[in-house]
Amino acid sequence: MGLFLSTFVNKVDRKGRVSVPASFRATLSVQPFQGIIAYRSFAHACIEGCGMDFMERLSDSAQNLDAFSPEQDDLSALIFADARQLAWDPEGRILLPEDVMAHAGITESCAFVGKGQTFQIWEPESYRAAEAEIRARALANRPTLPLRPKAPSQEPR
Amino acid sequence: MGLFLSTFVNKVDRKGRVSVPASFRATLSVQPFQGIIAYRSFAHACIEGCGMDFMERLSDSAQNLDAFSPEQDDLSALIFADARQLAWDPEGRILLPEDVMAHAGITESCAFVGKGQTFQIWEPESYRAAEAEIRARALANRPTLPLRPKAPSQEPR
DNA sequence: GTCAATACCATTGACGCCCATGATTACCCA
DNA sequence: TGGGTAATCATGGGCGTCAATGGTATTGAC
Repeated sequence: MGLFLSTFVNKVDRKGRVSVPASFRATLSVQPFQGIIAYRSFAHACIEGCGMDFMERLSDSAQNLDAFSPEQDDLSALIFADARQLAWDPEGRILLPEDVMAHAGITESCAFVGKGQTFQIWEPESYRAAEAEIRARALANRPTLPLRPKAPSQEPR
Repeated sequence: MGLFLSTFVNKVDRKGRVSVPASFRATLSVQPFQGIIAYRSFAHACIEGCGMDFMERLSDSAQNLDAFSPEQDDLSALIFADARQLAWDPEGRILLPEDVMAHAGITESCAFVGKGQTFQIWEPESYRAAEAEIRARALANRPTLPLRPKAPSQEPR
């Protein structure tokens, strides 16, 4: 189906293992690497997650920046240098590294939050708070999104 | 047929299951995912419903925003993070999650309200009230909709 | 040898699938 | 045109399966 949707809260066991939601695994199942890519968010206290395909798209996009520009440098450090490939075990669980859990404040459970093309991993309470804030903002200032026209069924010539 | 039209009130059984109206299922039948996508409206006490194709359009549209922009963040949280994929069973029923029912105040029955490309799910009494309000507004201030010219029917040569 | 990572197994609880029933609608044929 | 019949749809309940979770064993690295 291709999108990461919904939010799932799963438990982290004593070893630091956590089940990746089955629907997320299904989304990633088309990919060669059987696991997720995770890096620490530089905007929130959470972990960014995605598939390898999205990493490659990021890499392609980053090429639009100058090869040796400071922006490109920073982006690489923030994302590519920090990204870990977390393969899941036969039961669909990944092992969350220590520093990653610490960055998000995760202890005994975590929330997988779908963001469409990507997803995030939060400490459940932190996410609840962040979401409430966003909803409050949305009520005050209703967000809009200009819908792109439906993709034509026949390809352009 | 391709559009969600009319309003249907169906019962919610003890397990939280409810039949998706047959005509809505027919509209969605062309899609790969056999079910609906539902997320809590951030403007009304109701549930927004659509097909996976509409979600993908939203995702495409959101990509026009910057990958790391705050707007993209908020919108994703409100929609993608809250969207649930509700597959229907062989009888055409979906299982309404607890918090979703709570958000709309749904208990023993719910109204499927066609909105064209999408639809909404309401607690029947709440919808009756909301509809009355909308009609009252329309009387006071007649809405307009500039019609787009009919799309040419000839296929591309 | 110790520790950590990973594979293997076992449990349970939610959810999906199956069958049955009733009611309404659409259809067919006299 | 009316009656009868078949099909579709909404609804209710029982049961099996799979995902999530916890624990144990095995393997490999330092």
